Amino acid sequence: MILAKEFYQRDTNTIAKELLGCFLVHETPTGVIIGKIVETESYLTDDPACHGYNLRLTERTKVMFGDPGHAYIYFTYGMYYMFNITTAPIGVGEAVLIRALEPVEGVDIMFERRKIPKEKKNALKELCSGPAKLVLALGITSALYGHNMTKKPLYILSRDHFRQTKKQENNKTQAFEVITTTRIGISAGAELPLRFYIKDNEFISKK
DNA sequence: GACCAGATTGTCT
DNA sequence: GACAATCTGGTCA
Repeated sequence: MILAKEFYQRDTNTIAKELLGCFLVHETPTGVIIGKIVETESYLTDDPACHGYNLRLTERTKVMFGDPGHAYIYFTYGMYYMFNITTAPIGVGEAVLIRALEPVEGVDIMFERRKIPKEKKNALKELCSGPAKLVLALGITSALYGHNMTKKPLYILSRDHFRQTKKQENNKTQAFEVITTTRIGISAGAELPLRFYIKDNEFISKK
């Protein structure tokens, strides 16, 4: 089932942790693409690395201060987009950054979008092992800025969504340990333990 | 495997 | 005018 609005109306760190193992779905004209979330980061309102820090309300950050459960997509380094989901009540600028996915469905489309030859060693692991990569692989663009994450074409399915349809082997991947550590690629607030990922998962961006 | 520079543009000071 | 929640491809070992 699609995660409801209520899911996002809670503590940001709780949401970041519970998003691990859930499925990010993008229904595109060329096909449905699904990836399991294996790595996230929290960005809090009292955190200097957060764009919503110190009530910095601008054209770019305004969705962060709006309703929770919406897509906050923004551009950085001159060529990459990052995909976040807003959390916290109206007026509080917090979000969860999706850092890595494990490809589940629409893998062919991902390869095409990322322009990686399938024969390449570890090609599957490279598809979504980083925030900029997964945005490319899923075909997410700035057009989805502010999109409501409880609605099509972009939404998130609960952890148990595939439990009944897939085989027993999935049981192995359902139980997992969450590792908490420091974030990546930032200078301010770099020491805060706000990054979460699934232990021993091969698809995270970095060990 | 580890380290480093380059790409390239929106956003804020 | 400086910087950025990154990735890739290069070098050197």
